[in-house]
Amino acid sequence: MNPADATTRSRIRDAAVELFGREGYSRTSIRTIAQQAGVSAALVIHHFGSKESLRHECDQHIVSEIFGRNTDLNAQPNSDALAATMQRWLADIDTHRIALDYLVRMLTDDSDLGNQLFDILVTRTEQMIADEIAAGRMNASSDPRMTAVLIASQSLVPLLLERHVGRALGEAGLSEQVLRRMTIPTLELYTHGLYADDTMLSAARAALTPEPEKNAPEEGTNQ
Amino acid sequence: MNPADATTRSRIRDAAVELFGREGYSRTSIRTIAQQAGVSAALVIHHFGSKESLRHECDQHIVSEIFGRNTDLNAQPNSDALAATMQRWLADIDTHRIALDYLVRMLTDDSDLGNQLFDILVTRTEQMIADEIAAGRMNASSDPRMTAVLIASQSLVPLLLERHVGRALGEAGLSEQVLRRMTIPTLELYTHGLYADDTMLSAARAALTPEPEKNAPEEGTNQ
DNA sequence: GTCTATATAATGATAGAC
DNA sequence: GTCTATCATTATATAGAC
Repeated sequence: MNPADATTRSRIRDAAVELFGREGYSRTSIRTIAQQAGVSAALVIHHFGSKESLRHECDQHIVSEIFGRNTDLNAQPNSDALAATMQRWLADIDTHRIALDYLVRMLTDDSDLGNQLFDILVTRTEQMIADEIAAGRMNASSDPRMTAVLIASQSLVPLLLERHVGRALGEAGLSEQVLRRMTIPTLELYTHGLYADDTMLSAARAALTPEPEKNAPEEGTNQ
Repeated sequence: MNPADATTRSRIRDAAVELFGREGYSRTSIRTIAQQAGVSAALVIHHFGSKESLRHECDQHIVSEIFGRNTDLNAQPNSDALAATMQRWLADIDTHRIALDYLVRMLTDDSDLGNQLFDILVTRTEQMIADEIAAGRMNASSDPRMTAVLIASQSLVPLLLERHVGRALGEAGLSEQVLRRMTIPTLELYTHGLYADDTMLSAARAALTPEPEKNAPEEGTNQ
């Protein structure tokens, strides 16, 4: 696993992961990757065929770091792995910055595997919330799917806006310190909400209900 | 304002805004911009000097669409304009998709004006929350700055993850319908929170407090 | 202001020696 | 497996005619 004794092929791939993640795919040239890996540009092509194939192998490498060798995301049995890995990576962000940067690119640039990762995250979040609701630890929602999408999306915010979040707090990026400082306010929001009463929610419900009919209030709703 | 009778210069800029926003800066060539504007590549350079200058002018154009002619963001008197414009653009997303896509690129690709926009959004959010707390309509937070960063960031999520959010709900992007469907679950979260009780929050507070001294509980805290 | 033609540099990819 | 040398393409940018 040490960069020095890795195979040349994996050294090239690691260099690509780092540069694609940090600079983006189109801004990274094969020559730069070769230089970072300490080889010639021709050898990069020799091993991977094309820049696009190299990219796909980088995608799969990151996915396999999340899910282990079982790379077929459609037949993924334990979608827990994604959330668990992300939590583990964030907990030691300096060590895993490269993988996290690459993950952001997968979600940002249009990538098949990135799409599948997001879908898995949403599905897993939806299951988790349903379990927690059943156990009485979370509040029910009027639209569980959408709530899962929102929670999953919001969990990615620190990553996607890393640079801005850090800067807005006077730091240069998403340090461990910033993440720690984020914990309590996040839980405060998720525990007591932002609004002090139901005014906004009730108003929105009234505005979005086509006919204010005299039905009984909906069941299973976050009231 | 009609694309047909606009000046050539502004037609080129509009073409660049659209392509930079949709494809990204580095994936867009001057030739493509010229083609879209119906001119030669040389004319693009003639008008703007370089691709990078063109980009900067696109940035400023979007900023001026938000704030009006007062383009100096540091001396911006009414930072309300940003939140208001974003709300207006989102309300009629099909009309403003191009500007919104470009805005996402400004926040995603490293851009000075994008940084300033995010900082303004956070500052404005912080003021707004403080006002609402004073009026008794929002809950106080133990870390107002961080809470503002979180709320501001989360308001950008639908834009940043547009493609994923749409797909996870069975649509192709961020339609008006998806945005409408998002309203109630978002307000539910912001009104009642996700967690049914204080277990997680209390646990986190206990874990992050260095010394569990017998002080009085902190003041001004979301309890 | 607008074009064609071109300079110059960088890129992805190939050929072939070792 | 690895390199050097090179090709073919594309990129940004310039020169100069109209």
